[in-house]
Amino acid sequence: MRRIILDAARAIFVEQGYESFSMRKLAEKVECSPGTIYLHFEHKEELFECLVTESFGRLLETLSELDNGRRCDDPLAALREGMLAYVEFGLRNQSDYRFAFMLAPPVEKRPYKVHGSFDILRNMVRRCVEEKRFRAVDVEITSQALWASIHGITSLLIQRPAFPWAAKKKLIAQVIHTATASLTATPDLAEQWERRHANTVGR
Amino acid sequence: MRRIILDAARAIFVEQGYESFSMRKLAEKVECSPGTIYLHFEHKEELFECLVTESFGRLLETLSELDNGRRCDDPLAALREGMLAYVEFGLRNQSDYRFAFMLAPPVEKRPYKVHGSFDILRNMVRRCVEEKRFRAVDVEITSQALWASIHGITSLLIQRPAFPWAAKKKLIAQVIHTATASLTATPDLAEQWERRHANTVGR
Amino acid sequence: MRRIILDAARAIFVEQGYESFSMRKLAEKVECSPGTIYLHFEHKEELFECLVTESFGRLLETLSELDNGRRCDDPLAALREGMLAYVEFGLRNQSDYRFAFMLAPPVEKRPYKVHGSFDILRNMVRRCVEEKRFRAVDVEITSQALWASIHGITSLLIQRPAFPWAAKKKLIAQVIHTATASLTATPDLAEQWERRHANTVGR
Amino acid sequence: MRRIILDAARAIFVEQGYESFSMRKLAEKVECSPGTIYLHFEHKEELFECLVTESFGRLLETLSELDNGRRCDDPLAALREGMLAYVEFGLRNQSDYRFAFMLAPPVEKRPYKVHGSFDILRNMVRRCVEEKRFRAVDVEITSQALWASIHGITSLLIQRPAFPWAAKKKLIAQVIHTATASLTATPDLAEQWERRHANTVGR
DNA sequence: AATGAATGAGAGTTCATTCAT
DNA sequence: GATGAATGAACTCTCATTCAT
Repeated sequence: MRRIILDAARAIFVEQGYESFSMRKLAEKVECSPGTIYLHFEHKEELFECLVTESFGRLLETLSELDNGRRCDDPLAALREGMLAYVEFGLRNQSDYRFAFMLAPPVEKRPYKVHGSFDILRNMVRRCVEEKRFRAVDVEITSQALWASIHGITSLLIQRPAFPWAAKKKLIAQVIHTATASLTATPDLAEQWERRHANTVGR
Repeated sequence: MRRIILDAARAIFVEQGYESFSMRKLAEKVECSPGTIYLHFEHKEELFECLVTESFGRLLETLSELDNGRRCDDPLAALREGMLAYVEFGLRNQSDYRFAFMLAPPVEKRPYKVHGSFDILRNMVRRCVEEKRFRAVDVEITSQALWASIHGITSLLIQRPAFPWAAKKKLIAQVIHTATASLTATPDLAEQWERRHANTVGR
Repeated sequence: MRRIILDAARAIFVEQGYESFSMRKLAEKVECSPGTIYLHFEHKEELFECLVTESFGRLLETLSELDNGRRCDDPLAALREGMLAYVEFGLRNQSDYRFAFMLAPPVEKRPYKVHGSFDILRNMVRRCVEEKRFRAVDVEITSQALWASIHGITSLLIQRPAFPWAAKKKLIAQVIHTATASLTATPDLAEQWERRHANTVGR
Repeated sequence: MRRIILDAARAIFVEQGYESFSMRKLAEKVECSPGTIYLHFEHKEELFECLVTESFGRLLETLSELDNGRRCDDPLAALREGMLAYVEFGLRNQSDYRFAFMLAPPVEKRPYKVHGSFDILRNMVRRCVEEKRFRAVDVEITSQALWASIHGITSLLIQRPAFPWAAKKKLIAQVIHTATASLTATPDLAEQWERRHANTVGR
């Protein structure tokens, strides 16, 4: 019911862009009358919000699974994996990512629940600091800066598929690496740490 | 003529948002009949393209001034200043930036001339490598990665004004710094360089 | 069942106005499905007709109580009280009155049973003539004229609540008085009558 | 342009009732596209208001012509003629009268310019008092009461054409007469006045 | 170079009503 | 006796666009 409509809606948004989405087209795609949609969603907006929430939810789920699975590892490695997962999620679920972060809601009504996903990122950063893998950086600013980096590469890759991108994997890896590299404790320490845990880290 | 129309269009976008732009409203703002606009632009789309091109042009101008002027001859400083200029341009001319990089072209019709601005960025990166301020990194990948970072922070700040951002200046600075810091030649060298040019750098 | 629906319908009319009534809203108010209503009423129209009939019924009841009760045996006083009751009924039950007399039936389908109420009015007038409280006026015309007066004040007060009406009670009283005053037998007689019955009239 | 639309609109309102009027039907009747109407009227409401204003205007015109033409006559005769003119206007221009006084505006937004016409009525009443044709009655209340009477008969005749009305002319005359008769100065005086002016009064 | 009137399609939304369950 | 899901037509209104003048 709702499911079918939501999926069709998402498809239209993806295929035709936010602009040219219309309840009418949706109804046509679902093969029902326009009125029917209004049995399940009050407005266009509610429908849209549903999709956004859903997309945030999926990202959050992906990230928190990762977060839970990895509790004991090197926090820096965990962070980097988290960032990678974020980018990969975005590229694999472009419609979700678009909904969550790239579709300009006419006016940003409420501060969307970016927070969930962002909280995970911040926790990862905090652990890096607490466990001395990072210098004593400002956790909040650092988290936001890291978010910016991975959002940047994700959104550009999604939005400019025709741009002559370098090898995407390398590119993503480099973004993640450089964004975090300079935050680490003195190289010696970092390397020591790495050496020390070399056998533990599963990667 | 065209000028007036374009400016009015841009103003509408800024004031009322992209969504609620319409040729009718544009005509009203210009104080002419809707038909008149069609004497100067074939479609709505042509008008849009004009705006986008213009936006790219402005950004390009800003950046190349910076590049040509070589206001500082440390290439790394130049790069960082360029990145900062990019972000600031985006924040100051949000409608331009939206047009250039954030509005999803339903199908990316022609690979917009992102290239101009990007070329300058790449030049700056290349200089950093040539003049040994950077390690021997891959210029292309590095440039793209840097672009990702600054696009990330720019677009997020534009699109999520309600998010509880940390001090914006610091945040931007941190993004730029961390994105470039780990690319520098061995710290010793970098510091030497800096010390050596300490009196030259005008800033 | 029907009762509940009818009451809810009436309530909606009173609260939201005739225009914005809809079967859907009715169903919502009754807390049943729209379909349910159709078990009790064939169409919207049937429902309306029910309401109208009911309204007439209530008015009729009010008036005939007054007529039968003959609470005062001066027929003129009875008439005036009847007229007052009519106006007051209209003002108290505006939705009923609207239904009964003010909603333009697109085509006046059946000559609504205005007759009931009007008959009572005519009876009252006839008694006034028979008992010499009125001159030998034409009963039919007079009744209709009186009806016009009280309908006039009732409907205006309902429909133009924003008009700067004088003290409503006085106004109504004046309408009723002047409409009947000039019909009375020679003033002397009238006054005599009044004097004679002064102690009888309970009011 | 506007004229054509307004006329068509009025026709629809009259033929099909207020309820079932729609911009679509209007466009169809005018043989133009729905959009065209919006070139001339902003909303449905504006159109409606135009019609109402127009109707008030016509009534006012009719009444004030009468008022101007008669300045020197017996003020009571003038008043009665004015009232008659009012009723006749209503019956002859039923659509105007409906618009002006009987169509329930969804919510009575502003106190419609009933005032114009009402002012004339009040002036007539005042003159009756000033020139001793009426007893020293309250001008405001009296005017309102008289308005009620003539509105009553007018609206009933319009809205209940199927009712078995008595001879309409007589009925109207009786309403007007009885509504004013009891307000006159002592019969003797009134008769004297009439006798005195017998030759002047053109009726 | 410019306009004003027009258009036809389409927007979001609500309606009275039906009918299998 | 009642429901919930559905429908198709209708609603008001806005749009990009055209074209005779």
